[in-house]
Amino acid sequence: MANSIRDVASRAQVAVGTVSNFLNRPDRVAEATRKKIESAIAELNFVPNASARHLRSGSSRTIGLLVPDITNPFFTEVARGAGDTASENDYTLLLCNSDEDPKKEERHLKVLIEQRICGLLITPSFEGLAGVAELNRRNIPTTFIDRKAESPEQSSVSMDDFYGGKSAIKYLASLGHTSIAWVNGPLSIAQCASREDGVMDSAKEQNVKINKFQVNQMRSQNGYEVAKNILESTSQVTAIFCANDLVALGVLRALLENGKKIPNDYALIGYDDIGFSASASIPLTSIAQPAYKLGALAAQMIINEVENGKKFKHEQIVFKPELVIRASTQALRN
Amino acid sequence: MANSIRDVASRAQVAVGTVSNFLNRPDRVAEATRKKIESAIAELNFVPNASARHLRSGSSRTIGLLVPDITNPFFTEVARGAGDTASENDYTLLLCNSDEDPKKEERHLKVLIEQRICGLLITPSFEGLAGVAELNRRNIPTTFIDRKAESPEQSSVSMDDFYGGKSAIKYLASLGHTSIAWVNGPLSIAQCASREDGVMDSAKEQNVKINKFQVNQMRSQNGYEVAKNILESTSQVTAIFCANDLVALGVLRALLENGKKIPNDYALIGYDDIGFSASASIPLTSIAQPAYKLGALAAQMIINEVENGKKFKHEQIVFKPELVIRASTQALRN
DNA sequence: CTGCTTCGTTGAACCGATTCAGCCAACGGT
DNA sequence: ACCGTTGGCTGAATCGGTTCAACGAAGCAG
Repeated sequence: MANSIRDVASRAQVAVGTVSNFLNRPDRVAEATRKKIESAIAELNFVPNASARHLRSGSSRTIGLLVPDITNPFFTEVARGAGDTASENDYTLLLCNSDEDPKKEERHLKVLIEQRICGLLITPSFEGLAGVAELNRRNIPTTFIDRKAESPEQSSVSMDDFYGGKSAIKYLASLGHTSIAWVNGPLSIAQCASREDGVMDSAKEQNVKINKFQVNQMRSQNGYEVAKNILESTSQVTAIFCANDLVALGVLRALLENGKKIPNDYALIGYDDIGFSASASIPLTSIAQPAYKLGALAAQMIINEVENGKKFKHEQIVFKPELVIRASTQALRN
Repeated sequence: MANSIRDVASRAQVAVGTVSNFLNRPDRVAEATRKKIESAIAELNFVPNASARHLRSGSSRTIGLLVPDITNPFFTEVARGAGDTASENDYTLLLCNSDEDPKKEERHLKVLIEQRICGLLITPSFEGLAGVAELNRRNIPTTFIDRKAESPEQSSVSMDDFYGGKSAIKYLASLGHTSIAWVNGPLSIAQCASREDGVMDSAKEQNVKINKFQVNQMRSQNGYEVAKNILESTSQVTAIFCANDLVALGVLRALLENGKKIPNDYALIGYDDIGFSASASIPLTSIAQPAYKLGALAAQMIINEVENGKKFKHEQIVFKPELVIRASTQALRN
């Protein structure tokens, strides 16, 4: 049932080396021989064994992708992008989800090392990951996604979060809003910190007042809960900017339940522009991040690095996010 | 850098076979020897090579999961369930997304065969998949997810779609609705067909009138578009049942844009109970499917089959979906 | 003291590919 | 006729684990 290259060779009356050449460098095989091998493969239903190939050749053509939350549509899109690019280049993508749990993350990293992945794509969810250091020690190329690499020795594909935070506030200010609630996630997440810097920077420029709120996890339920605080807060904000769409959707639900009108009573902006935001009952204005492109590009970069070895030069690519205006925001009316 | 079992053996002053035993059957190794090997492994930073292991042992401890749409939160949950169970049992999950594209599906199947996966979990999106037949020919255990296996020779973990369709209509009838719009996907999808059977069966029982509508893809945008037809239709329906939550969310958006009140003007029910439904601006009543559990159980079943070989008996497990009542439905008032 | 287990260990063979030095024709140039 | 090149092919060695027959030592019964 499981045929080997030797079965093919004997059936086609050629040497095993020739079959291997046919598989990997068909141009070195004469036309007649090629045909014999082709039909032998077809008759035997032969499919090469990836393990054997990897073992001998040393390179696994497998790249790992480790995301913190597969449930978040943003990462789903990243995975699609990386997966498609990997497929197109005949690489296999091994997708791992850590559920924001450091233990699971470490475990996945260990499995990835066992699999001898030739490259890793990762969106680290915490600082100082022991596992990533381990990868480094083993010289496994690593590219950060949605997080800028600190050292010029590492590649990354990330977003300009400072700019994103800034442009949301700038836009709200242009609509006449002067008192804005800013709902952020943990500052330990690099993206959140940068967005906050952008928010505060723009607030100063535009002479706008910011009211900070905080959620522990960036999920819908947390947004729903924090909305109460916003409603009860003494300062009368007229706009709300959330650090991610899931949180914004939670806030939206809470506001509507309290009889508020969006965008009349509150302008609302999210971040990420996940698919559900466009089709939310009040389509959400958001800061769009090209998640698919992020994944696709990161995969392409790691493949380049794997194939070009030392002469590859590391890059830190930073995209500018884009404001997408929908129904959840409008000019302030007095 | 890449240390082998032989390096460990020489460092620990034992034979390679002993190191292998330590790795796989530690109980057969004496305490003193165990310690020597342990420290040798730690000093050398040794991690076994999965390819070599698979090659020799013949079994890959890798199971493939092929889903039609990684973008759908339902499948994301299935993947989480399967992934967690695989991890717990020291298996590796190889997640592939076909994007409902038969070509991608075939390509992924080929890669999975190259990887010599020991088992496959799949939600087929079309009939008569050539690739799956190929898997069968190679005796690779296959378990269907969310789709009942036809033959008793195959395992499946699926949902009772007939019951699901039926219970939605029954519930709406109990609220007093007598004219209901039913928005279904393509009947070529087995799940859609069964749900429709349930709908029609219950309609007869409850003496309710069903107005059929159809979408080509079960995505939000399609629901949004079909809603216009519902609004323009001459028959005055008071409730709408959609074949999945994404479609229902699209319908919801369209209705609200047209000034309709939910649930006052229309009761609305979805299917799947994805996370976004609970936090939609009008939380959606839905037919809940335990996606995580589906994935976890399917993984467990395939692992059992792999480990117990011939004496394993195939099962077709069918869960009953559950009605989850939220704000999008209420009793009809005249 | 002998024979029989049991326990722990050994190391060569093997899994199925790739690699590479080496071989044989065929061909062209002189 | 001879030599150098080139294109195509060969097959043994190899990658890093697992497997398994065989072996020595220790323990125990008679």
